[in-house]
Amino acid sequence: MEVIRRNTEYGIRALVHLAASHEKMASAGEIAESQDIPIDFLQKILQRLVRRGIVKSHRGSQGGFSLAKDPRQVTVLEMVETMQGKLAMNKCFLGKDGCPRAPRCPLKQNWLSVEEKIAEFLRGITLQDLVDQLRGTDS
Amino acid sequence: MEVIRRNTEYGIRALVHLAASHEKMASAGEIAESQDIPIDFLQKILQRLVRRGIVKSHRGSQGGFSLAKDPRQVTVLEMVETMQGKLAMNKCFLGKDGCPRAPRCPLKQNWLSVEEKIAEFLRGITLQDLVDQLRGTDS
DNA sequence: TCTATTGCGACTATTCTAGTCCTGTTTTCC
DNA sequence: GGAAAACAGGACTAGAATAGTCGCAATAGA
Repeated sequence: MEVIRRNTEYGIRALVHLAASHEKMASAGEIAESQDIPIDFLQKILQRLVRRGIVKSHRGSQGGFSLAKDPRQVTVLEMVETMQGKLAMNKCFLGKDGCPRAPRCPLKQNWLSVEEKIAEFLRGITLQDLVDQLRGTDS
Repeated sequence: MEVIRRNTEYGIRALVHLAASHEKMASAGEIAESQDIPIDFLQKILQRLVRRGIVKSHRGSQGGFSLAKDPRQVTVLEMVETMQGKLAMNKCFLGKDGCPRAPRCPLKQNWLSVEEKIAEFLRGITLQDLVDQLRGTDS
C-alpha cells in the first residue's frame, strides 16, 4: 500500500529542481527532461503549484517557472497536501457525516493520532532541507 | 488520500467482534450481519486472517471462526499488514530494485522515518485495547 | 507576426479496489 | 449414507482512482 502518489513525487522533484537552480527560471520542458517526468503531466502538476502560490509562472517565449517562496518556508507537508490533498488514515473523517459508527468506533481516535504524527513530521522538513540533503551526497 | 482500505477496516471489525464474544465461535454470516459487511467479501477477509494464524476456522455445520491468539498479542499493525501488506510511504522501497534514483533521492530517508513512526504507533495498540475502548463507551 | 511557452479543460488508458459468483471440501446431524 | 451448514479458494466483474495525453486558447518576447 502506498501513501505518496506519483504526482506528489513528481511535484516535489520539480520543486527541488527549481530550488536548486536558485532564482533562475526553468521551463516545464527543462524540468521534465532533467527530472524524468512526462511533460504533459508535469504541466498539470506545475499548475497546481502555481495556484497554491508555491511557484510563479511566466508565460510566453523565454517563459517558465520559478519558486515564489523562500525554500525554507515551504514544507513537505504543504507540497504533499497541494498535490494530493489532506491525507487521512481512513474515510471516517471525510465526507460530510463520516462513518455512522464513529461514536462507537474504537479506532477513530487512533487513526487521528497517526495522522497528526505524520503531519507533524512532514511539517518539520522544508524544501531547503531536501536541497541541502541532495548537495550533501554530491561531495 | 486514504491509507487504510476497506478490507482492513472490515477485518479489524471482524476481529473485534470475535474478541468480544470471548471464545465462542461465530460464523461468517453472523459476523457479516452484526458488523455490516458484505458476506462474500468477509469470507475472503477471514481467510486471510486464518492463513496468518490470527483466526482459527472450523468447517462443517456448526462451524465458524474464533480467535487463534490472545487478543493482547494481536497488534493493529499486524492486522493492517495482514490485510493490505506492509504500508510504504512511496514505491521507492517496493519492487526488486526500487527507484533508480534512490542513491540521490533526498526523500527516501524521510519516508523511511515516517514509516517507522507509523509502524511503532500501530504496534502499540492491541486487539484487546480496541475491545476495552469499545466497552468503555457502553457505560 | 512568428514562435515559445503557460493555462486549462476534455479525454483516454491503466491499475487498483471492492465486491460477486461458482465450485469444491469438510463436518455435523438426522 | 445423505442432506445441510459451513469454510476454501480461485475466477470474474464493476466501478473508482490514478496516470497520462491532447488540443486549443492566451500571452509575451524577438
